Formats: sequence, structure tokens, C-alpha cells
Amino acid sequence: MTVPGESPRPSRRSIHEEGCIAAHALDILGERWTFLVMRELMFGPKRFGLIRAGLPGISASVLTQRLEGLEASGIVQRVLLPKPAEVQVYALTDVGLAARPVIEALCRWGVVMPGHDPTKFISPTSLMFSMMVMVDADAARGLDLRAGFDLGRESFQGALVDGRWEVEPGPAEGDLVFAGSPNALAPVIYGPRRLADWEGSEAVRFSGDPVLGQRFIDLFSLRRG
Amino acid sequence: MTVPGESPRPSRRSIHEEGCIAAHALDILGERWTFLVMRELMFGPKRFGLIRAGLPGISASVLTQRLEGLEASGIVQRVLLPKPAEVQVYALTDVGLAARPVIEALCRWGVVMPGHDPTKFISPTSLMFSMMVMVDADAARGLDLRAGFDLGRESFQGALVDGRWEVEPGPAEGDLVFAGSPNALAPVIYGPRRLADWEGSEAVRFSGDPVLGQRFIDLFSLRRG
DNA sequence: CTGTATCCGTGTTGATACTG
DNA sequence: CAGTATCAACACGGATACAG
Repeated sequence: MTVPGESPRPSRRSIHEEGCIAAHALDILGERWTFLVMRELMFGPKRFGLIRAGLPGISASVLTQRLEGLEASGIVQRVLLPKPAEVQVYALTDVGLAARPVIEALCRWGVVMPGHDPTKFISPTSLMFSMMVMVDADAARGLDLRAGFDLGRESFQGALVDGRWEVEPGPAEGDLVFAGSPNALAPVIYGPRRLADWEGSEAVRFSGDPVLGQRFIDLFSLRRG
Repeated sequence: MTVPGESPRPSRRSIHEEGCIAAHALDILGERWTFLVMRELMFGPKRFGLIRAGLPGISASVLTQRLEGLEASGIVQRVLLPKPAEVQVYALTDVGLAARPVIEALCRWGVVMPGHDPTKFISPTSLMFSMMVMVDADAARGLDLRAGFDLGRESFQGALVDGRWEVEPGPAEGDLVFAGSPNALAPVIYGPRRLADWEGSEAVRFSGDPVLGQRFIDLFSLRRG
């Protein structure tokens, strides 16, 4: 599908006919869904269905296409899980993992751009990712805790270490535990309402020390970079 | 599945129906040309024709559309130059300028992605930008010089300060001066041939101390991040 | 559950031509 | 030079139906 020589029509791949390396990267970002698929895999390999769950609206055929394209570009690789599972998952290669700073930069820029609508669907991965980017490092230094997040099909746990907030998939355990859908939890975490105000909410469950919990969510704000 | 404000057709704007802030930024990057237009303006305001010169292949109508869209998004603003000139230029707003880390991250990721074709068109802005990103900070520390670049319709000068390589538009002056098209200069700067080998080349002109010149271009490599 | 194959509507692009 | 207007071609996305 890639003709060696000329490209008479700018048809499919390589939308931007440029030698610029940033433009080269844009060929990936520019294609609908593609970068979102990468985002879904940033915390670790996933199965087809779980990727799809994080990308509502994508059709199976398009997801297949994207996965194929990413594999051809050396960004994603299929992995056959060992042992008893023996199911196939999709994993980011080193090249794919290297795109992490791009997502982070995108997040930071996204917050200063007007027009962001937080009522739209938020995937578990995207919520966890945004928290890593938005944490107030100065305020976080000195605080030391672990928190778990039960987001439905996916759960994570994170630790505050030296001002950074690091997250990985895993059981929702820790000093604090939040449970609920990403869309329900996002306004809890990013405020401006207080944690106590969510008491009794059906969509959100919290367990742990309320004072510590409040200190924790105060670290995250969409105002700061 | 989503929210009250359902959008029956995913029509034009807001391609990615997500609350994810990175996805929000992707709406800009995803649209063909849009981000490239921003790149062209990163070093300062430009006129319509000069932007177009940096984006070969874009049609006037599409450039107009993109400029309008960017203006509507608060990323670009039209500025009427004062005094005798009194021509209109396009400038990045603060929001637009804030996207600079995104381009930098894109550049860094672009180099590790396979498939980059440096024979394709390189715009003056993109060459200057890539140099800022690719400079080897460790090696650059301790070296102190200014270099000018005459790229045809556009010229720049840069200074090595404390390991950073900072560039701004301006006359091509300095301890070293390089002249030629970006496509001709890119292989000179990024190697692997030595500067001396370009002696007598028609497409490239160099003036300054050859030894210093070589030390300078050794700071730039597509291998390093 | 994990995809694959096909089909049609439509949005977008790039050419061309034109205006101030 | 700086855009605007029109338009046909086409590639892409989403839906649906189907297969391992």
C-alpha cells in the first residue's frame, strides 16, 4: 500500500507532505481515533473490547483499521498472553510509549484552550492520565499517600511520591478509595465542590479519611498547568 | 450513551466526542493543515502569502478556512500592522503560543518514529524549530556563539546560551552564517557529512570559522532526543 | 467475544476562476 | 497580493450484517 516513489495524490497515508518531523508525527495524530487508541494503551496492554469501551462511538471496523495501522507503523504490537489466558492483547511498543510526553503536552494545552466540555464521555484512562498531568507538584510535596480508583471495568491505584502522582492499573486500594464512573468522579476531583458535598451521592463512593481526602483532591485543578 | 446534548451527526467541529482534555486539543491537531499553520506563526506574525509559502500544497481557500477557524478558537488573531505598512498579519494569541510544548513534544516523538522522509519539503520555520528541539544541551553548554540563517524569503539568527539554542527571526548575521534552502541546509546541519564536504556546494553557502562551524553542527543530530 | 466485509452518505480537499 | 466562490472527486466514517 505504500508506493515507494512518488505520490501523485496525497491520498491516504502521509497526509502532510512535509519533511518536518513534527508533521510526520501529525500523520498519526491527525487520523481520527488513532491517538485516542494509543492513549487507551498507555497504562498497559488491553484487549479489543476494553479499548473499544474507552472509545465510545468507534466502530469495530474502524478500531481494527487503526490497530492495523498502528501495528504497521511500529507503534502497537499484538501480544498473545501466556499461560491459561492465551488471549490476544494490544500493547504499545517503545515507540508508542515514547509518545507519552505528547499526550501530556496535549493535556496541558487542552486546559488553556477554551471550549472544553467535561460533560462528555471521559474514559477511565483519560481521567487517570489527566490527574498525573494536573497535579500541583508544589502542594503535593510533603503529602504521602496511596489512593485507589474503582472506575467500573477498570481500576487503578496511585501513589504520591515526591510531588508526583503516579498511577498504574491495579485493584482499587489505598488510604483513600474512590469509586464511580469517570464522568461522576471528574467533578469530585477537579472541584469546585467539596468532597463532603458528595456525601450520599449515589454515583460516587468514597472511603478513607475525609480530611485527607479533601487535601488530596485539592491537589488537582484544571486551572493550573 | 452520552449526555443530554446529543449530537446526531458528529459533523464538523469537535471530531472527538470526548470530555478528555487531550482529545479536545486533538480537534485542532486532527484537522489537516491547522497545526502546521500554527507552527508557521510560532516565531512571530506573518502575512497570508508567507504562511502559504511555508505550506506548499495548501490552497488559498483552505488557508483562509483554517485561519478563520483558528481565529474563532481564539488561537490566532488578525493584526493590522501600524504606521506606514498598514498590512494585515496573523499572529498567535497567548493560547496559540501555549501550544509550543506540543510542537516540541511532537518533534521529539517524530524522530523516534520510523518513516521520516527528509527529502520532502522543509519550511524555514520547521527547520529552525527542529534545531531548537534537537540541540544537544550537554554538549552545547560551554559553547557560546551566534549564528545567522538565510533561508530565502525568511532569515533568522540564533544564540547558544547556557546549553539552549534560541532562535528568532532577523537578519542572517553572527559568528557563523549559513545560507541556502531549508532542504539544502538540513543535511548539512544534521549530518552525517562534514561541513568541509559541502565546500563548493552551490545550494549551500557558509561563512565563518570552519572549525567552529563544525563544532556547531555537531550539536545537532536526529539521533538524540 | 473478536474481529471482518461491504456499502452508502457526506464532509473535505484541491483546482480553477474570479474580485478588490 | 489577499483573499472569495464554486465545484467535482474522493476518501473516510459509521452502520449493518456476518464469521471464527
